Amino acid sequence: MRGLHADTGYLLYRLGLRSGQLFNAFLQESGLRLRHYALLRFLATSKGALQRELSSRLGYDPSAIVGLVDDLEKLGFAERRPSPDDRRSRIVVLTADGRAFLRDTDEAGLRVTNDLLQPLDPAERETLHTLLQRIADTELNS
Amino acid sequence: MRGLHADTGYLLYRLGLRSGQLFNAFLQESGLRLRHYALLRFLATSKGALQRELSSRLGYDPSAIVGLVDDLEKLGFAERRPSPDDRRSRIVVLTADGRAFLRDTDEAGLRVTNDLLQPLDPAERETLHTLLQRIADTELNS
DNA sequence: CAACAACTATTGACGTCGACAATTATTGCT
DNA sequence: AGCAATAATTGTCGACGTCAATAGTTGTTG
Repeated sequence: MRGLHADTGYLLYRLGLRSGQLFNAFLQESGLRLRHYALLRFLATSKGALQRELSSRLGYDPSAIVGLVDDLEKLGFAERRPSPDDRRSRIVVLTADGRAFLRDTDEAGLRVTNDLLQPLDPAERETLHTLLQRIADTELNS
Repeated sequence: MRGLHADTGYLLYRLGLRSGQLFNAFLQESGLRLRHYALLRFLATSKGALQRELSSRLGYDPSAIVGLVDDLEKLGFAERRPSPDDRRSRIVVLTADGRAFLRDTDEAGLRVTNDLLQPLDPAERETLHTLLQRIADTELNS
């Protein structure tokens, strides 16, 4: 009978949980959660996105996006702007404060990942990242 | 500004979620969830375990173990037996039905992981597994 | 051009999950 | 004998994922 850790899929599941825990611990003092942080990071690369784009790219349900953007607006890290083309849509953009927050926490975020990958040397980390990226590219079609 | 997928920790988080989703989808028809399956798989390698062992090895809270074992008992896949040494403890063992269930679903479980790792060739899968295993060994101290 | 299908954001409901405190029964310590 | 520590259990709370339903808007097409 195969053991649990013989299964790469299960390992991914377990380490994914652990990674999320570490991220949330680091974000705790800022009052955000991993989901907010992911959304901010995505906005930082996109110059504004429709909520439905955020939903499909981040993999969260549209109804979840609503609350996340609400929270970020309250903190002044993001804004909803009306779309000129389509009055149904709102365009979510990063504010200057949001960008500053990302800049200030960037280093701490890197430390979380470094912590997790501690047992691997730099070349191995690169390899791991490349392999995961390949899976993510086809699996999350991003 | 770094993109989302520039961060290995975040990639792990996302792919871990995806892996869990795939596992749960495969388990749906059996009425179990990933947590039950993990517990069963662990029992299959252990010849009986105290619930507190299950808790520490699987990383679930002791209070979560209670419900999981309840469910598995209802399905006849596991049993609680009194511990001869310590009347506080119960020893959880796999039943014949539980073992049969694992045997019947083993192939489907492998297919889930194969599905996820599709973009990687066999050598790459082996590399990925080894790297993840190294992280898991130090991070989940198992 | 009027009716209808499709889409965007939003709200609400429901079950699951993870983390924690509290309780009961039992054991170990001293 | 008394008290701290432990195993299992129950209950609670917030976060989370999924799904259904709605309002407002756009696109289509008969």
